[in-house]
Amino acid sequence: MQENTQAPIEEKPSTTRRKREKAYRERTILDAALSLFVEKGFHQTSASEIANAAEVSVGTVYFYFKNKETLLIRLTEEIAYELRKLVGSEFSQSDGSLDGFRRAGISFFKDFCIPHPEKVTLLFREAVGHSEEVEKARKRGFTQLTEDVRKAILFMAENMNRPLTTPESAEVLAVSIVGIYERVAYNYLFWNDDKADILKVGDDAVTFLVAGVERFLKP
Amino acid sequence: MQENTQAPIEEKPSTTRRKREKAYRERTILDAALSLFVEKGFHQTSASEIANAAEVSVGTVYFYFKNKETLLIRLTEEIAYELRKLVGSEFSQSDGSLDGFRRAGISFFKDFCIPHPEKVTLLFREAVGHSEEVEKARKRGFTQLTEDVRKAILFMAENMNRPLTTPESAEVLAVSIVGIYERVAYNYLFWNDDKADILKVGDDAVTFLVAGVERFLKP
Amino acid sequence: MQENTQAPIEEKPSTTRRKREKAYRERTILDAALSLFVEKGFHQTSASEIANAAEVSVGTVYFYFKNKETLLIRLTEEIAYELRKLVGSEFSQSDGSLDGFRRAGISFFKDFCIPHPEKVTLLFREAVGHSEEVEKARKRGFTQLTEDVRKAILFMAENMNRPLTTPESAEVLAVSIVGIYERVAYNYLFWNDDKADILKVGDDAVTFLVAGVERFLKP
Amino acid sequence: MQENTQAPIEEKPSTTRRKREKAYRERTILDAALSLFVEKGFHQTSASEIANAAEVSVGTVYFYFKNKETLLIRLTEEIAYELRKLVGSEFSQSDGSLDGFRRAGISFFKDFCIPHPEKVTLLFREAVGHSEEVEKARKRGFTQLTEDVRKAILFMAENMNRPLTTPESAEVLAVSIVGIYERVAYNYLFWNDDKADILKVGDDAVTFLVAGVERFLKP
DNA sequence: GATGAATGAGCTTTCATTCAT
DNA sequence: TATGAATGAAAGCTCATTCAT
Repeated sequence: MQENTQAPIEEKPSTTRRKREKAYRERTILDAALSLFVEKGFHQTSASEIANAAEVSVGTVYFYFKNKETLLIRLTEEIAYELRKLVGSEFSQSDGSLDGFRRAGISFFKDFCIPHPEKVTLLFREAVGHSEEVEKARKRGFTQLTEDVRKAILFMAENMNRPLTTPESAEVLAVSIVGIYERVAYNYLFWNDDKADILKVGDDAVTFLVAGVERFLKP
Repeated sequence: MQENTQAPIEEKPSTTRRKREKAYRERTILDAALSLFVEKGFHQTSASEIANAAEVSVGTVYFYFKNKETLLIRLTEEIAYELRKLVGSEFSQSDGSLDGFRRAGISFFKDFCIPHPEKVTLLFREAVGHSEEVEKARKRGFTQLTEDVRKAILFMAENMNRPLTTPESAEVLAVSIVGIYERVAYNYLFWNDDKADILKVGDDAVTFLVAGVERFLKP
Repeated sequence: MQENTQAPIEEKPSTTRRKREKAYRERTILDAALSLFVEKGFHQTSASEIANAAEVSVGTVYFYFKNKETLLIRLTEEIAYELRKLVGSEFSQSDGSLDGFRRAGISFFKDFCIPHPEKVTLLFREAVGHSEEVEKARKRGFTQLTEDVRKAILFMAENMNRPLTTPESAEVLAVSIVGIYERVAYNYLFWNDDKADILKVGDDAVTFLVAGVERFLKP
Repeated sequence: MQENTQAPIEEKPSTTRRKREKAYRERTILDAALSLFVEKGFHQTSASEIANAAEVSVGTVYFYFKNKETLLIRLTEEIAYELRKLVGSEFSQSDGSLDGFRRAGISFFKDFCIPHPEKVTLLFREAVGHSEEVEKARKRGFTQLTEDVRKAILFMAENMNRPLTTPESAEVLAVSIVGIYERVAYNYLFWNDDKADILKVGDDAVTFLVAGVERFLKP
């Protein structure tokens, strides 16, 4: 009688294992795809290359992902999400001052660009302009990130008791800030070998943008 | 008597006409390619579609351009050059004040983005991440543009007698500024239908960046 | 009990069947290619014609063979090998006399040219002068064949106790003999419809070359 | 009155010049084609490459020759003719002895292969198996050459008063001899770098074939 | 779930040939 | 005669995707 009342929500252990394995396969394939897309470019990477790199068959790749585009979309979404989480957590730890703002910026370079250059490459280069669907995912990611930044500006303004001169400008500032991060990363990560100074450079960029933001705060 | 001794170097008229026609064909093909690349994407555009749009045969496309990639490179170079020329001429007309700086920025939105959205699309979206060669052309274009901006900052600083606190920072500022322009254009041109306010938005972006630059000038 | 410990290395039956089928497909494609190359010429045969003739898709042709050239190389190698095997086995059955030499020659016409004219065509006509790689394969085949003949000459000389007057001449003799076979076959197989007398003609050719060889044997 | 009675058969000087120039152009184009066909292969050589090498326009090439194939045919015919002339003249200078036979063979190597390897390449490699028409030209050339050799054998036999045991065999002998020359040249000219010894080798080949022929002469 | 052989549409590119000038 | 821009058919080849096993 009570046998099956115990854990009606719990899955059978084998199901759990299956899910775990499934997730693991998916991960392996995504990782292989990320590496290859970044290394050779999306169009130059064939499905069977991904399969090889992931040590599965082509069929398996298509069992887990509808098509190649889906892989790119998934990666784009994942990475955009990761970036938001990082920046967001930095903000949430901040005290709502301009200084918290600084820290979030620095963190982008230190904790995202430096350890995960391949993710930067995918988001800022490989996912650009490939198809409607990919662009949609990219837009979503950037829009949300921008929105986060916008809210952070407003929160900070309120917290400092220095309201924005024109509150509707918060969005442009956010967009600009994202633009700065994007291009600075691109320039100093891909186009300059001198990767050492990205932190120094990032610091200047942050100083620059903080000053820009301040310009929009009432005294 | 001496009339016809004047210009012995001149080509035969027919040669001149040929050259003109050749240049015209090239232009037609480039324009067709630009339209299609922007509308459907580089990879989704086939050589024969370009030929059709330009009202020539496929063979002719390949007679004028080594391959499809070359078309993209040529377009990238042309547009990057145009952009530099525009921004440069704006600067050169300026008085070396922060205000001149403003005007150049505004001009980017008013005289480039609004009248030539397709060029913006190509430079900021379609030319991204397609191949080594295309990327090289894009890098060259951006690097030169950044360099122009950097010099403009230094010139302005000197002219205003307010040297940069850290002169080597001029480059990061330039990179950041280019990043702002890029993303603001992208956001409000492609991702927002509300194209009306790009000027208002551009104005805010310029205000933002000018304040950022000022932060680096000695008082 | 121990019955199934015996053959743990054996493959699954399905794997065996797959391999068999794969080999069969390859064969079908090679055969189709041979027919077409001989009938229309290598350059006049398109990949899709081969596919049609083999009743597979173009993709399948390229799944089995890297490119069209590879097909020609494979055929060249196969046929050259077959020819060597035939001539070789004839020699090995011989008693090391001039007569054994005769028999090998006759066999070339009777057991190779007559039943497989298409193979002769490929080796002597279609595989000539198409590309570096094909030429390499052809050279390899001819060189080995020539080498076989050279050794046969030396073996026979030793066996008959009539050493060569100039042992280093064995190579030229071998080359000459191969040349005779080649051109006689070509002439009377392709250029003369009168295929009936190729055996009579072959007989004369063999008589001719045996006399030539004898000239180089010490009395 | 008498003006035009003078030289009714003679052409106008300008016409003569024209013909000379025309022949010269043709020559230039043929030479360019020969070089390229031999160097890169017939199919790998484009009409415009030939035009470039000949320093004329593509149109001019097509003005002088119906198509690319015609060039190959013309070259094949020319070279085959040249070869016949050389061998023929050697025979005609001979005294109708086996020794004259020897000299003709040696001459092939010394006066044809060594100074004109590119002609050997064209005749024995590039003109093989390209199209019905080219093959016809090649067949014609070889048939005539073979016929020359056949006649030479018969002439010699008669002259030496040692008739052929089987007169109809003269043809096979001729074919065989041509085969020897062909393959020996091919082997030692294209497949062996050691070009120095082609004369030594040629000498052996001639000894070989002379012995072969002798076998068919009544004592 | 996993495999990998098979498909075939579709792409880029070449090049022999023509023809207006 | 000579030119070379223009043509467009045709070829080789790739690769995302499917599906029988």
